[in-house]
Amino acid sequence: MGFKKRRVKLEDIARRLNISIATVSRALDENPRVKKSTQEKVFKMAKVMGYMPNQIAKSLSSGKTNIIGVLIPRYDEPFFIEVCRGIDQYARNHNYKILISSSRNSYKFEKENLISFEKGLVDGIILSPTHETENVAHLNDLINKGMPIVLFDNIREEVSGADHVIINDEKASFEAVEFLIKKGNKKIAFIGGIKQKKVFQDRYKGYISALAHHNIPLYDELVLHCNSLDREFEDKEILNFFRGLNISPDAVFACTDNYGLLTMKTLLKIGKKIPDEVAVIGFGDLGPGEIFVPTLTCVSQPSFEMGQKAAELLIKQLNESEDIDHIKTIIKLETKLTEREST
Amino acid sequence: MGFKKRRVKLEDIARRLNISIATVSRALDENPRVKKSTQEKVFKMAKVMGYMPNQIAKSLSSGKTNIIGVLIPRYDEPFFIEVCRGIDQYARNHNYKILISSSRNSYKFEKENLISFEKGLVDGIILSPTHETENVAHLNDLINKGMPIVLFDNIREEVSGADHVIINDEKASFEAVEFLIKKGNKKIAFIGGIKQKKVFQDRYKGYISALAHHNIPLYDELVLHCNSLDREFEDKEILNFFRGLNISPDAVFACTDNYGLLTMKTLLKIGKKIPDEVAVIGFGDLGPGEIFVPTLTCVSQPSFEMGQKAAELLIKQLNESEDIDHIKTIIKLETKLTEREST
DNA sequence: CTGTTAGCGCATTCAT
DNA sequence: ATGAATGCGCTAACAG
Repeated sequence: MGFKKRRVKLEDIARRLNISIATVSRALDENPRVKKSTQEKVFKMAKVMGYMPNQIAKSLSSGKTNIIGVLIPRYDEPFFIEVCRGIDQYARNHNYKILISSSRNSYKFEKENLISFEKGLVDGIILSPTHETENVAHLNDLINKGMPIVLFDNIREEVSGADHVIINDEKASFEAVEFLIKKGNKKIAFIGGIKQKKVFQDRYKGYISALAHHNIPLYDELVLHCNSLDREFEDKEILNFFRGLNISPDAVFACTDNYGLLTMKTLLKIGKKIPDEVAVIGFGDLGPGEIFVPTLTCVSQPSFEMGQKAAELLIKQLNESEDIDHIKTIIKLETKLTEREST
Repeated sequence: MGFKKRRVKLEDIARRLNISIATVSRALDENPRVKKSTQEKVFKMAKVMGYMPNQIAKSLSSGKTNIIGVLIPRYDEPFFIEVCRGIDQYARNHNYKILISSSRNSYKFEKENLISFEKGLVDGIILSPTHETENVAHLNDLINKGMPIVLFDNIREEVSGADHVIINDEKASFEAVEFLIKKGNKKIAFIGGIKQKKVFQDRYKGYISALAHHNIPLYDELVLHCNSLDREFEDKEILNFFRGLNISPDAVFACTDNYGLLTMKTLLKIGKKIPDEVAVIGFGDLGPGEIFVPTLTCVSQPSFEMGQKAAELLIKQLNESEDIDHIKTIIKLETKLTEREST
């Protein structure tokens, strides 16, 4: 499509060679049932005539598009881009393309996008639910209609019938905070994201339990749940938070790399030395943390691998027999703490 | 597709209502030629039965997919992601979806991806050529076959028949360097990217001519063309560059934000004060520069807008009559210098 | 080994 | 206002 001029099709080749369309189709498919010499003739003619198969017609006929739909909450979050890269790599190696859409942090758009996927453009879907996504009826609907789905990252409610790729956010946070505690810190601040988001809830739990486990007091004042969905405001939110504190933290556990960086920036601005006066840990490990001065210690999340695994699970589903019920798989990937200069 | 279970189709609705497929089709299209009451019956039944149109069948029949193919050199470059966001926004508002692929900085993959687009999945293509793309025969081929194409960013050779969205790299660089000169700097270093890339060539030209125009000597030693395509190595390349210098620069013009940040990091590491001892300017203005301490002065490139404009031009082409020759459009967007703490 | 035929699901032209 | 028939380009079942 998108071709204003008439395209060469199987029929044209068939007519020129005085053979049937079916034979041409088979020949191009390298079907062993067609004579070698015919196959060669066909290939040569196809090349001469500049034949290019019509993917749409193929899809309609075969019932599959070889496209994976990917739905992420936003583009401007390196984590999601990394996951997409992982998906893309695996998909490409298995003859699939990916169609990425953004739900722009909105449940409404998430549903809209899924409907658009449901129209048959994609063979399956990889999805990271938005923070607004409270129930999963829309996903169950799709699954019941036979659409293979893999979820990753922010799964508030398990969806039976969909595979999941996740990390143990609570454990990762626990370890990060424990690391700070073992370094001798006692007034540890927490910078989280929107409360509705499962991953942030879990990271908060990990923080709480690490403190409790080590008998370190929890100061409500030292806890911030950023509400901004916008880069611009996060900045101010964090600055105001630190400016308003009565207790001076000796360490900060931030729930994303970006929060970690903004924290460092703010601390430097108000004259703190990192890590001497305040240690900082981020979450993600997505590049920028390595450039900052000082470099940011953080929980390394295997983003790229999450994508690969998600794609692997989805493609496995796509190859499953139609009438066997899918057995749900949950892959939990390991995180690790990457120590750099900020601690 | 991707639906293992049987889907409801027009025929099913038709049968249930004892009317023809054509009428159902027209009704759902809100064609005024069908009786209001019939239309309502059809809509109701479609809803009850959970009808979802098959996009593939529609595309085959209509000859258009309403998908725009986007081909960028790499995903992990915020600039390209910003452009994609811009494309996506405009496209979405005009009922198009986008299919993003990466050529991974390779001419070979660029061609492969274009072939995959040519198979009819997309109505048109927005492309940023790789640094390896020396000639544009493959693009001319596609255009001759009737595929609408819009190029952006790195256009080494003009392609007649394709629209272009660019900035004036040379002018932007000239102004940035001139800015440094007017601040009194005389030993200005240049950190560029791979020499084969047109945008870097142009930014180098701007640098050269600003120096010449103001009678500032050009020290070859102060010029670095980074060869790394990999984030990991850029770091070392820049560190080694500054460590090896005999002349101590009082300013640095970096061709990307990332180079600018790495430059600042390196300078801080070797004990320089920014901007007092060395001023630094980056190019792009894509976020991280605002977080770093000090924040990075840079040439602001309208990335998002580039995407919007590219999509606008493409969709305009898609709506052009088939037999009128396309008149090539070149949109040159304005850049501006955003002054921050590093200068 | 090759040809004929019948779909895939929808849009559309031509009748009525 | 509605229906019947044809085509979009390709695949696959069946026949020979």
